[in-house]
This record gives sequence, structure tokens and C-alpha cells, in this order.
Amino acid sequence: MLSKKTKYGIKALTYIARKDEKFPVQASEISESENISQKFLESIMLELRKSGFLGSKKGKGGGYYLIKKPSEIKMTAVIRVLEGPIAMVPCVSLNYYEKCDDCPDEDACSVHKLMIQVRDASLNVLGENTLADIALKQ
Amino acid sequence: MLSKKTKYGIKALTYIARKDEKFPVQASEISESENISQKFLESIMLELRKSGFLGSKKGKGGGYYLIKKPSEIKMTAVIRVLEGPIAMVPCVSLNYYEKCDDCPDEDACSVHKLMIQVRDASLNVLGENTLADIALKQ
DNA sequence: CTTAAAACCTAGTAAACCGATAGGTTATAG
DNA sequence: CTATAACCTATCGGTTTACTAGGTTTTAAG
Repeated sequence: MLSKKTKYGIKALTYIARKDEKFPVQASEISESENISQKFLESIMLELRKSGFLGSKKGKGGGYYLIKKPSEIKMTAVIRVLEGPIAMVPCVSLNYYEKCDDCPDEDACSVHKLMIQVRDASLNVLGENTLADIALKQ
Repeated sequence: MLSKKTKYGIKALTYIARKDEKFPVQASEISESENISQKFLESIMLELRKSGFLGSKKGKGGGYYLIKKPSEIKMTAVIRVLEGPIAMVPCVSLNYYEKCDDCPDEDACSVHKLMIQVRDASLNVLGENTLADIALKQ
């Protein structure tokens, strides 16, 4: 299951991408429009800024803005930052690999074999989709 | 992330499928061979029996056995029973659908749009794979 | 008939995680 | 100077996860 954090983060990025304006968008505006707890959203925006997706401006008229073009933001990158690994099992994760302590031989493991396929399928979808793609209305 | 419960459940099913013997397999044997806590595994086996994947025999010489042929057991079915929905968001789940309370219009939701694609990709892999496929060694 | 084995059942529990909330501080535009 | 909005830290109740404990029931074998 996708965490609310990731879901809200993607929604916020989408919101900003759809506005397509020069001046920054406030977290309060997004939280109202998207029905997201403001304080919770603030922490997510902060994370998106620190990880290089957003820039910010403090004070009156401040807010957040995209640093890159929506078409250059892959959903794999967003999800890896907010959610963590895309793989369903650490032992098939490309970016967060961890060996299973119970499993002596990965190549013999049926779960491993299956989850590699699931990972590749998900990775394919999330790698093909950019923020620009999902921000398109309808 | 896949829960240990699901992971252990799939490993147990694989173990039984690979033995390919007439007489039942004990939970204790599986727990030892696969490094799974016995009591925890017992509860999983019970669930797999109650959901129609396994049959059981009590007492000495008892154990668990597959009710259907491995090639007839789709991984979608196993995962839905042990893990729950395959979709990453309830609003795109086929078997566990739930409306998001924050989202007024699913068709306009970027997360929805993306997660439908991820769901279909995963469903495709998990629907194509049976227990027979993943139990194959190598 | 007794004993051991194995499934079956119920309850509890420590730790982690999630989704927030509280209560500020800092920077900036007007 | 004041209002605004990002930034930061801490906390917290609820839920889930991965077990563990401690049995009961059924059955094969001696």
C-alpha cells in the first residue's frame, strides 16, 4: 500500500505542475484544495525540497515551485524519495538491496523469482511516466 | 512491501509443491528447512487451509498437502488471501475497492491514473505466474 | 488403551510505523 | 514594523506486524 505521504506528495507536485505559473504556490493553498492536513503537507513539501524536486521562497508571496520541468521528473524518482523501495522485497530492490536473513540461496527462492518480475513491471510503468504525463487532465 | 506472512506462505506452498509426494508435509519440517518460526508458520498454514489452498491431516503422520495442482494456483489468488489487495491504493483495487475520502474526482486524480497502470502491470505478472512456474528450480 | 505427534485455537505483546498535531523559529515582502 | 509563509523539533495515539505462550483436539502406532 502506498502511504498517504507519497500520495499527498504526488498530488502536491501535480497541483504545482498544473498551475504552470511563474510565482510560487503556497502549501496552504494546496492543502485546502486537495484536502490534506496542512502541517503534514508542510513536512512533505520540505522533504521534496530537500531532495531536489522543489525550490522554495519564504515570506509573503512565498511558496514552492518546481525546479525541473514536469516532463523531466520520473515517477520512479518521486516514489523512491517519498516511499522508499519500489520492490516488494528488499532482496530484489535495485536501490535499497538487502539480503534476506532466512534465505540461503536467492536463485532458488520462489518469492525472489516472482518479485523480480513484479519489480520490473512496476519499474517499467513508473519509469515511463513523468509528472507531465500524470498531470494531464482526464 | 510484502509482509513476512505472505512471503512465508508462498515459500511454504513452494516447498510442498517441490516435494511432489503423496503423503502430507509437516509444518515443522517446512519451518526448519525454510528458517521460519514454527508457531507463526502454523497460523499461516491454517489460513491457507481455510482459504482452500491446502488440505490437512491431524495426528501422527499428518501435515498439509495441496488441494489443487500447482499449475492451477495463480499467484494473484495467493497474494490476495495472504496480503490483501494487489493495488497500491484502494481506489484502484478490483477486489477491495474503496473511495478515497479526500478525492472528489477519481478521473482527475493523477495518483489514481498512475496507480491503475501499476496495478495492471502487477496483475499481469501475478496472473501469469502459477505456483508451478515459481516452484521450478533454477 | 496409551502415548506421541501434529494440527488447531485463543490470547497477548513488544516494537515499529503511520498520520498526524503542537508549538514554535526564521526569513521576506510590503 | 507587521503579516505571511517556509522551516524545524518534538510528541503522540492508533494500528499493524511478527511473533510467542499455552494450551486443546485428533489420529496413528505400539
